[in-house]
Amino acid sequence: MPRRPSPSRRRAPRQERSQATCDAILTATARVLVKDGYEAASTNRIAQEAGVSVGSLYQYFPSKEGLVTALLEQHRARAVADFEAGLVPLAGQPLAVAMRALIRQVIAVKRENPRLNQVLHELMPRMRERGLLDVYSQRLFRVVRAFLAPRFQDLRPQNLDMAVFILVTTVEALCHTAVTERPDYLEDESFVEEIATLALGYLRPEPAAVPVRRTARERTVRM
Amino acid sequence: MPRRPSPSRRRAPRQERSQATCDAILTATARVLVKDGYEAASTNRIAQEAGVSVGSLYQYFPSKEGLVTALLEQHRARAVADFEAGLVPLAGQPLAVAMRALIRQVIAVKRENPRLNQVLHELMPRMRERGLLDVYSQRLFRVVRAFLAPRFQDLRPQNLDMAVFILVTTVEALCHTAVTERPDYLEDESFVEEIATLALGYLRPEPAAVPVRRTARERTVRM
Amino acid sequence: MPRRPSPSRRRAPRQERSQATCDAILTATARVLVKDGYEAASTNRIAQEAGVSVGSLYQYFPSKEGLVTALLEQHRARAVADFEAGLVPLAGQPLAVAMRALIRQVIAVKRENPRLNQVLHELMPRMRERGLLDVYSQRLFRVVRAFLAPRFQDLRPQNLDMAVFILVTTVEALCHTAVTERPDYLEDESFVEEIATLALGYLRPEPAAVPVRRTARERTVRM
Amino acid sequence: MPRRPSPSRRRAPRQERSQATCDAILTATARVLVKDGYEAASTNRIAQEAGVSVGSLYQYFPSKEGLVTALLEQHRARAVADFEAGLVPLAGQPLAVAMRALIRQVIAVKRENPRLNQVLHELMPRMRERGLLDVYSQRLFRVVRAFLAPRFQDLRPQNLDMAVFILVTTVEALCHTAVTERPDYLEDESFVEEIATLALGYLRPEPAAVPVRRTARERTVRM
DNA sequence: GATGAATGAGATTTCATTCAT
DNA sequence: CATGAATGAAATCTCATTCAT
Repeated sequence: MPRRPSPSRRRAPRQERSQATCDAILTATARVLVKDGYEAASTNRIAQEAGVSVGSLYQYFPSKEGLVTALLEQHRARAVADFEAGLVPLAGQPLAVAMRALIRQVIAVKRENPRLNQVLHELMPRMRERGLLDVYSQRLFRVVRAFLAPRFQDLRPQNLDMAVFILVTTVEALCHTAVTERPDYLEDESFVEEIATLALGYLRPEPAAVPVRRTARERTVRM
Repeated sequence: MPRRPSPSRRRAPRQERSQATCDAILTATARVLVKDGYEAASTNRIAQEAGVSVGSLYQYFPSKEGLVTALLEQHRARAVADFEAGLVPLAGQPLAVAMRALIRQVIAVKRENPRLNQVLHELMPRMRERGLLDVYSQRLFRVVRAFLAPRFQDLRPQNLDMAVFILVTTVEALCHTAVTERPDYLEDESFVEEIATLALGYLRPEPAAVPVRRTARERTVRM
Repeated sequence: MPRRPSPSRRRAPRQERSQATCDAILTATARVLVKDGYEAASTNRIAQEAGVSVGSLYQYFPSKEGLVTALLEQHRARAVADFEAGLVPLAGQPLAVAMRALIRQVIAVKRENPRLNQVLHELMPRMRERGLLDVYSQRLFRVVRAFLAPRFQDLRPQNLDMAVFILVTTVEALCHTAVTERPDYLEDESFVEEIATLALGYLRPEPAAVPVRRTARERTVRM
Repeated sequence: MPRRPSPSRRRAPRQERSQATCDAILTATARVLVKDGYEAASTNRIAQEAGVSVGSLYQYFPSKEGLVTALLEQHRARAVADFEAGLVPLAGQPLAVAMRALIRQVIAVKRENPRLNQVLHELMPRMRERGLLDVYSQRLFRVVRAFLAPRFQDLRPQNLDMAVFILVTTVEALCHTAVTERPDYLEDESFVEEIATLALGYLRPEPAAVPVRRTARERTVRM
């Protein structure tokens, strides 16, 4: 089932050989991007790394930008799909359990190929300007929304959309920033715990924002 | 007091006129960056916009990257300084009050010149790779840490550094992402309230993830 | 009767199907040439337009240039043949009648597919450089020469070859240039009349260009 | 007095050095065009021939096409100016005298650098498509029109514009085609005479298309 | 110091042509 | 014969940077 043409694709590979070439180019792009970064990654270099000629590259991708967008799309698509898949078995779980599982999954994904994640993450705004690729962000948003919606009446926030925005943005940012700035946190189980606390505290019905003095006996911080 | 030379500066302007030229160039850089983006911003274009020759530009800045880094540093330096200044009158305030004030300030800064903030934000990783500019992140971190430290014994988190990392990252990400993706939230007072709830809920000693009775009949909200 | 191979042909199509393919390619070439111009017309594009693969194109034509030359030859061959055919019934006609008929025919041909005529016309010098295709110019020349020769003793010019050159060049240029620059003239019957006057005035025995008083009493025509 | 920017110019040279560079590039373009033709003439090759870098070329000309157009414009401007200058002393002359002088001048110009004339001539349609350069054709037209207008009442044609179109097109085509196909004619004084006869015969008041007796013996030349 | 003309390596992209399937 | 994926030389053009004036 060949993909249909898009701003990031030129010709859909029809034969096996083409598909292989196409894949090789995308893989090579990831490698070169990781090694050299976006600016320094030239299409000739990528083609060479893929073991094909530049001509072949331009047969399947309309431009350097298109090529990178295609990779980014592939990446995002997988990420979102994985996330969705990860959500399925959590449907019946308590929120606290599900939340921890999801955070662990996000961290796992980020750790898989941190450098590539990094580079692609930085590329996103550029691609977004071209008007591409928000599909995946939206889909992620919808998935989380669907997950939260049935439980929402029992939770504190009033505005479901805003709550989803806040949760998705927060968890994503924490995991992502940790990769770059505090890789040690990624190994630290308490990091997951803290993010979970943050998210669950935000959702739970008790008034959260009121600074309350502890009393002497009020020691129990159970989470 | 002329700045000392750095990887982002070539020579320190000694005379007033030089300082003016230097500023003109930085201002022009910001304008061009906003208008054309980083890639399309050429040094010739910037020099023209600043009303000086390329030669002059290279008298003060060693390279395009240095120029942009200088702008970024200036920007970050101001942002951190402003933040620090904003913190001073909040020293004695309850956390809930201070938190809301700080969130409002962060949003205010982001809204001032969203496009420039955006562009510079995207440039940060690139500059970070050159090993520059983490000074300001660190300083911001220390400032927040110093603000939180005295109250920390009364708060839930055990790891002060991690808590600071989480708070700074979260608030920054939410405000920043809102600029791009949900500018409507920036006008919405409840957005501030939600962020405050998120942050304060994270800090307060109460158990956060514990099922709470809602009614007498023990309607458990599973989280 | 298959054509023999030439610098513009690779192999002679033997079967009907081949002939059809060959024609389809030539037709497609004309279409693409008209639509995109010579530079922008790529062989892949032409093959696609013809509904065949590039490979097939190169089976019949040795190169892009060969392909275009073949089209040009076909075109010129037809034009000259048509012209020749048009001349036959004019054999016995008075020169003035024949001339007008011929001019009308030339205009008619040019108007048929002005854009294609235009493009091919511009391509001629390029092809001429490769030493091809003068055959048709020469043949046209001979045809006109043969038409004029029997009446030449009654006409003014002394040098038949030069007269033919002048007539052919003039009529061709006027009709061709009119297509591009003054298409309105093509609809204008007086345009035909003027060209006829030009040509016939050139041929007729009366001294035309002598700005000399003919007789003492003659009304001097200052030219 | 620097030229103002146009589709064929990028930056106006302000210093002497620039002007020299600019001229060198145009001269080199002519040389390379003559040697290699338009297609084969690469901008790198031209820059090299001019003894400057490609960068300099693109500082003054926005594209290969712009460069060639600039050369073409320069060439046409000179040709038209020369033609105009040549016309001045002919103002009071009888038409027949002026016509011969003008034809000789056109031929002289064409012979000067036949190959360059050839190449530029072939390039004209391409440039015309970009909407450039008809200024000179129009100016030539107006000049000839102005020359003919005062005498027009004594001449045969009714439509001055059409007459000018016909004369200009015819003379230009004959001279031009002769360069390529019959260079021997350019040396032949009778060729000038024939063109003059053609043109003057077209203009003179006598009915041209009427059968005229040649001798007393009544050998009617039917035209 | 200031100027801006000059540099030229190098990036992206095209397209005529080949040849394995 | 047909196909169309693959090739890769080469073309156009940009832009950070230098340096003579």
